[in-house]
Amino acid sequence: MKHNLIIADDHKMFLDGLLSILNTESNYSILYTAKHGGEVKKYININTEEKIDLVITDVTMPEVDGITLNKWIKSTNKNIKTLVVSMHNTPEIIDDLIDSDVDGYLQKNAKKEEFLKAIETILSGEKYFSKAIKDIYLQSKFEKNKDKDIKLTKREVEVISLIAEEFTTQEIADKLFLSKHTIESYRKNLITKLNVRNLAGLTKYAIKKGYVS
Amino acid sequence: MKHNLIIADDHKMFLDGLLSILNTESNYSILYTAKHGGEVKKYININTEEKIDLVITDVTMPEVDGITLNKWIKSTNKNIKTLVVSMHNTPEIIDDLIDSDVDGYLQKNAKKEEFLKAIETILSGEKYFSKAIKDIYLQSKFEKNKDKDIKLTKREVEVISLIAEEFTTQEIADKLFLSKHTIESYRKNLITKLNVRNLAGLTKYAIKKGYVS
DNA sequence: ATTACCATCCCTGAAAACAGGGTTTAATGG
DNA sequence: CCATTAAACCCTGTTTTCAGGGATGGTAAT
Repeated sequence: MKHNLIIADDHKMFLDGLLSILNTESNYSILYTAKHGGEVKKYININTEEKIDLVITDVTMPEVDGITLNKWIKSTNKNIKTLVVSMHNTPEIIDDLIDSDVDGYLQKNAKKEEFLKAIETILSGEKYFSKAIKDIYLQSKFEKNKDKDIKLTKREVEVISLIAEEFTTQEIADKLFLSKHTIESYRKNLITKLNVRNLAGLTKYAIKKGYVS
Repeated sequence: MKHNLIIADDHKMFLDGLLSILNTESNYSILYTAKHGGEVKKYININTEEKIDLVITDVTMPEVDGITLNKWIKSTNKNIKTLVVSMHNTPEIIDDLIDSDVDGYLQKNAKKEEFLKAIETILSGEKYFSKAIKDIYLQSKFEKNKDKDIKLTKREVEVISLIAEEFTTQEIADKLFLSKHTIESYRKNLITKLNVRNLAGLTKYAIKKGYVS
């Protein structure tokens, strides 16, 4: 029994590579290839003849990206499986996709064998995530858990950012129209909250969180 | 006049994508495709019949990588052009390749058109680097120039590392068997030398230089 | 309505950072 | 070899940070 696939990617080269892999397998037929998510939506809407089994899609595409496309598919046609393939894999993207019930996620530099394995696994009803993706995901979850109960208020973020940008207490007080005592309190609270010893620790935290470059 | 190409990449999919692009162009013939640099070297050594015009290669490959391959080609067969295609582009790799006289460098997510343009440009005798690659390269050069005459002594590195690791002056003095006044002098000198305002600036510098995590 | 949290402000005393000097020794370049 | 420079070291006095309290009003959730 042949499975019907749709592929969406704005890079001709990747598309061709994928097609050549899939064409060596006789049990897949490619119904449609699209350059962005909008084309896929249109195709799915128009198509009433064929049963669509799987949509393979890139993340970054013009007009309608892969994340949006996945959300749309999962909210309108729950029986269509989705496999997302991407070059840049941030924990945020992975998180977002898992939340919107994607069926699989692979890196674009995956080998032929892994592609076929992922597709088979997904079509059999299971999820498939490559090891690298799982690692990125778990790593970020783990990091978040480590300091998950540390939440800084808007003001605190403001102050720690300015501290890390090398402003003195007095300068920060002037900037924010507060007394220098207030800023000192914030610094003190931040040092306690973040479990660091001094300004160096605060600076490192601020950098890690991206509050400063 | 047809040009003879060799392509090296351990990812079947990328290889297929590239082949499909090049096959639509009638003026290129693919002499050989390899899974790593070693195969290319062997082929070039054995081949005496055909003139090889261009080797397109990935950077990360098993056994012999693209950087090594490029160096070998440029030192043994100067008339063969090289185009490097990679996913991960660090300034170091780009630097290294430019030093060993690579003819072009593209990111793997480049579009079909850019691939063809790069190949044409290189075969016509010019170099081709994609905008993104040029940006990465220039950016790193610029950053290096900004603080190229700032050289820290071994002792200074030692001290700034410990400062950034949140040790107090007294603790650092104890660790290094010095008076705390000495450490204060170092801090002072470092602040002047590195053109920063305080401990936060020192910490940022230390992180940028990788003296601490 | 009460709890909880946030933002703001203030004080004191000790510790650390900082500014602005200094000396001695080692190395480097005419 | 001598002059210059840089590294490594130390001191004093002032300013800032830090630890440890405490206080007030506002707002959001229960």
